[in-house]
Amino acid sequence: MQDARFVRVLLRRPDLRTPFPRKFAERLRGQTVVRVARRGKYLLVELSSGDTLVMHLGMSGAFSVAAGPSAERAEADRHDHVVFEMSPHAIVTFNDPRRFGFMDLVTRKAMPGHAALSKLGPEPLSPDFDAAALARACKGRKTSLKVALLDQRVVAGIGNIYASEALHRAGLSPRRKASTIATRTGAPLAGAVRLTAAIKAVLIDAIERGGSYAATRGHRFRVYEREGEPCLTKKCRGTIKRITQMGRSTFFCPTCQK
DNA sequence: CCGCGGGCCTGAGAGC
DNA sequence: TGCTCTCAGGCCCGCG
Repeated sequence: MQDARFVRVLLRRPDLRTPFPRKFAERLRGQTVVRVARRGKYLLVELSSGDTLVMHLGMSGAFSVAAGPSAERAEADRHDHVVFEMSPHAIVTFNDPRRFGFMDLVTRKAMPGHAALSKLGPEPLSPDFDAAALARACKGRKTSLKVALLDQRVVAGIGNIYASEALHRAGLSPRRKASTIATRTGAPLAGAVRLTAAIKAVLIDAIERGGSYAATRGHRFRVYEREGEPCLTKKCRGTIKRITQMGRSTFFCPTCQK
């Protein structure tokens, strides 16, 4: 991807969740890719111009890459909203049926103050994210542990599946108040230590299995989408339950998650 | 500041 | 077959 050049950018509609910025295609054309990075759920492509292409897949967004010139490309799907024609020959297509994804071009100057990016919590797999950091972020929070994990300011990048998965792995109930894993002084309790380790383990596991949601579809999660099925924790005879928290499904085992 | 509800979109599947 | 309903991996906005 490094040194790849944007030859042509095709927008097949004016917006995703938000409108594309003015002159989006023009500003990309001719730029080369300096670096590809990620922050939380945001994809960042640094360009030779100094701008950063900031992208989010939302719920249903996906990229596909095809080698070869565009002329050889098959008929576009109705949800293929953006096509990047790269040099050397590669066609990168963004498909997103629900259009909850978005793309933006941010200048070097505007990057530090970016509304969404600047509020993100620590990267879960970085050393910055430890039990003390999690405890601090949960301190004083009246909301549930599950909802706290979905808050990208607490820790960046956890979604609805892995919030449930991590809590099961840590043996913590999603219904617990987030503040109960931190002491009043902010020192981490055993729960924070276990949850931090569980989050890291769940993510590493997912990445090793192929990373994406699509790639994990075939494998059985520990609790996600397993309502009514037996708990997989050793020696636990519990049954997975599904509840709704803040309008979103949570799966957990009431027997081994306290 | 926090917590919560609604809205944004389309598609898949269940039930009638 | 077709309608209606619910649910889906995320985030933003406005309210209290």
